[in-house]
Amino acid sequence: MSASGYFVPEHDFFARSAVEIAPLLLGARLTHETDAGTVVLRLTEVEAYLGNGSDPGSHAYRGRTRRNGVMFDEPGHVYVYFTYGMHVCANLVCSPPGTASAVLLRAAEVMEGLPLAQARRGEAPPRDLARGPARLTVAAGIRLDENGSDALATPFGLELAARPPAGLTGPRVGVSGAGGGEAYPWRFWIAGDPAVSVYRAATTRGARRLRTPPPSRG
DNA sequence: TTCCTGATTGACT
DNA sequence: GTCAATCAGGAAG
Repeated sequence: MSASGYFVPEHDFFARSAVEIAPLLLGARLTHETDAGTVVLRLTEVEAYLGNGSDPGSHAYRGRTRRNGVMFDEPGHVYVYFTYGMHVCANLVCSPPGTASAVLLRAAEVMEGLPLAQARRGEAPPRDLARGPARLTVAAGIRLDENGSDALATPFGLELAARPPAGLTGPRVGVSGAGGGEAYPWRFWIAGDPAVSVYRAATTRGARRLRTPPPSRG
């Protein structure tokens, strides 16, 4: 442990439940390096997703696919996925190989590399640049083709807070169906931190579609 | 093969 | 508050 109050974990650190690890990631420093420069984020909000078919909200619930394969591999690696046709989100893989649990990085504050993050995301205060899982990957410059990378090796880097800040828990954001709601209170965020995303309940396209009635012939 | 949904965001009313 | 954008995965036929 360094005098700065941060320490670099071993891969073994991640070989346990995502629910156990998620709160320990609050306040951690995540580094990502590209040709354009380096951005350092301070994690303010995460969500845990479990494997072994125990979590209906998890991508791994129905077993291994081409997309979620990294979740089933080595803990301490990065699972990056593409969603909604345009967004990229990043997770840290947890638990022993074959378990497929992970922690979604939902929000962070930009600590270093502010000009670079602003070049990617537009002018905004550091607290807003990475507030949201897809915003976070854009601000840090994390790309889909980095899926499966080691979170503890270049171009990534991770330093955990020796004393993680006080966190709160609640239902996961945007998770519909059985995996959502109070039954799975696996969202963790830093109490009172402005760089935490806004809670939105899950929405379904079907509900929207019903709002557009077919043309009447009356 | 077709159709629907989704661990989201930003623009618009 | 409401809704479109846009594509991969998964269920159903």
